[in-house]
Amino acid sequence: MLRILGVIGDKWSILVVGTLRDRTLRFGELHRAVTGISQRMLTLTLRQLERDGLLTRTVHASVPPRVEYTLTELGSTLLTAATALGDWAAAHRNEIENNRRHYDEAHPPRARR
Amino acid sequence: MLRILGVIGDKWSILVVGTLRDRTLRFGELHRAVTGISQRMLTLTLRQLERDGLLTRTVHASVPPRVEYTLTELGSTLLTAATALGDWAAAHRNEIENNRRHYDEAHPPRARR
DNA sequence: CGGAATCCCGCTTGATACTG
DNA sequence: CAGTATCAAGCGGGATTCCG
Repeated sequence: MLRILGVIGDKWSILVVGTLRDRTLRFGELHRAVTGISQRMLTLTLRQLERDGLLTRTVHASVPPRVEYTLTELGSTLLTAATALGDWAAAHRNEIENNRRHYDEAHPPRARR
Repeated sequence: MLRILGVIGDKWSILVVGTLRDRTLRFGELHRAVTGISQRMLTLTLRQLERDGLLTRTVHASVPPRVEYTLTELGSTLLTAATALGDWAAAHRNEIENNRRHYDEAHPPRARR
């Protein structure tokens, strides 16, 4: 079970899958769309997702090379399930941030003695 | 958003929350219930969850000390959302493992040259 | 353009020992 | 029992370079 949920344990995976929600994208487009991801991590993430069958990788033999990534049916179903968590996060964002503030006020960092 | 989803990005968090689904547990009980977690990580995880308001920490002044952890209402709602993902993982577990096998067969590890 | 390979630093985590 | 403190190690991941 953990091996499966590892799919989403990696934060980049959900972001990449989410970015491909309703359109096929090239490597470079994904790189620009998913802000903050390095080329290395994008490559590794895409390999994982392809291996799991969540997306397909299509190479068009041309110059310059053109590689497109498209969400599979399976990938779409994951997105549906993950959306529940995304909605939860959005709905409780303020509440959680308030909780953190209160906690931090009540539990100040240990002072130097 | 990422700061919020970080709640579940840490694999121990979901396991701990899930373990507290329907019962209050003491530190030691959690330690035994969540197999593989170190004392250190359990402590850190519990602090995070408490800070976010997903569970409450109750100290009973007695000898020996007795500290109980209980899921909050907020924690329960997270569990509900997370369950959607858990169900997805369970439902597609075989499919994904098949995909991985096929991928690994088609993409053997690079041989030494 | 889309990667693969290498180097390497830092953060996370485990192991261990100590304490209220 | 339920932690905290400390240290060392492993590896995740960024930066860089090179290739088809």
